[in-house]
Amino acid sequence: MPQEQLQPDSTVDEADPWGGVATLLRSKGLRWTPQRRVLVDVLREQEGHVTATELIARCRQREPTTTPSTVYRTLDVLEDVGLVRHAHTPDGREEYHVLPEHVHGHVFCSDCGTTWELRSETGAAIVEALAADLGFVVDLSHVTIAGRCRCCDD
Amino acid sequence: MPQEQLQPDSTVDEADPWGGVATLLRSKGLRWTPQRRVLVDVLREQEGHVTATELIARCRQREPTTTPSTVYRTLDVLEDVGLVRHAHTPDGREEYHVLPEHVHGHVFCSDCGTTWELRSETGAAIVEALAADLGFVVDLSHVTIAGRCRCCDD
DNA sequence: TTGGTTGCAAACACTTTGCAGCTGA
DNA sequence: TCAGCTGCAAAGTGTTTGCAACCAA
Repeated sequence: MPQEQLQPDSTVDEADPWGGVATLLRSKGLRWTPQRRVLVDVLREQEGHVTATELIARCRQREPTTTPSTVYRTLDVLEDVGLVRHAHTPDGREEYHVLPEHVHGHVFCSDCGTTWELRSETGAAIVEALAADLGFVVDLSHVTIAGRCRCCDD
Repeated sequence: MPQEQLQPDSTVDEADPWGGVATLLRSKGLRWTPQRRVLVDVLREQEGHVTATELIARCRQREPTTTPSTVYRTLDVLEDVGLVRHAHTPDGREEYHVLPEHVHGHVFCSDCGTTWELRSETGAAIVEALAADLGFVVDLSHVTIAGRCRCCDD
């Protein structure tokens, strides 16, 4: 992807998008609180996809007083400012993934439960197929496809 | 509706798969009850994809005494015998579709909420792309892709 | 008769919301 | 100070389960 420009204040630094969250939030009149720090710390070392429930659990590990509602609300905020995105797992849970700059889809093995990322060429193939079929503009970040992975299919 | 009949015992007639449900169930030691008939009647004129919640509503239209638990349980049974399959909508609901003989995926417009069926060539393209990428065997019946349809994308 | 089914109500898991009090800027 | 934020508790989804009564075969 083309490098997008560098930020005066309210943009995300691609190198370490989490580095400036505090500033980013503040620049929008939002607050930087201990609870948000916990969640961001968890997300920062996550770098993949997680369900909201998992995030709550991990936050609670670090900070047992963590409340679900706060996590959900903070995730909303982070999604608003573009730091995470949510999709849905095949079993209907909310799944968040970070660094939406490289938007990607997922595949989910219904046998072992592992989630894999779609390579971008594969994603592109899907996007194209759908554009051709129905003139449909795919939101790749919401794509999760179920099936059986190589290991489980033997 | 056409009179039911036919089939040796535990096979589905592809022409009218619903014709022999009663017999099919009985041949497996299961029962054919008024409640199941209601649901099957609803499904029979459905011929597409519906959420469990919608099915419950439609059953209740015909038969106000319909209970959610019965519908869910009957759907389970019908899935066991191969007459319906379930997938998940992008917003996490259970979605059932009938006639799994022609397995297909879905696309969902996150703007207008409409669900469309994937043409089989499109489905095939996706299956192939994933096989090539990750050696993944896609379960097309569980594929639901979100995006914006032609109408909403203008 | 008898085991599959039903309806009800209660339990579920996950998410959202209202509100009074707290707190970062 | 004072909006934004938090924690709690309660409500809300949609789905599942336990159980006694029921009824199709």
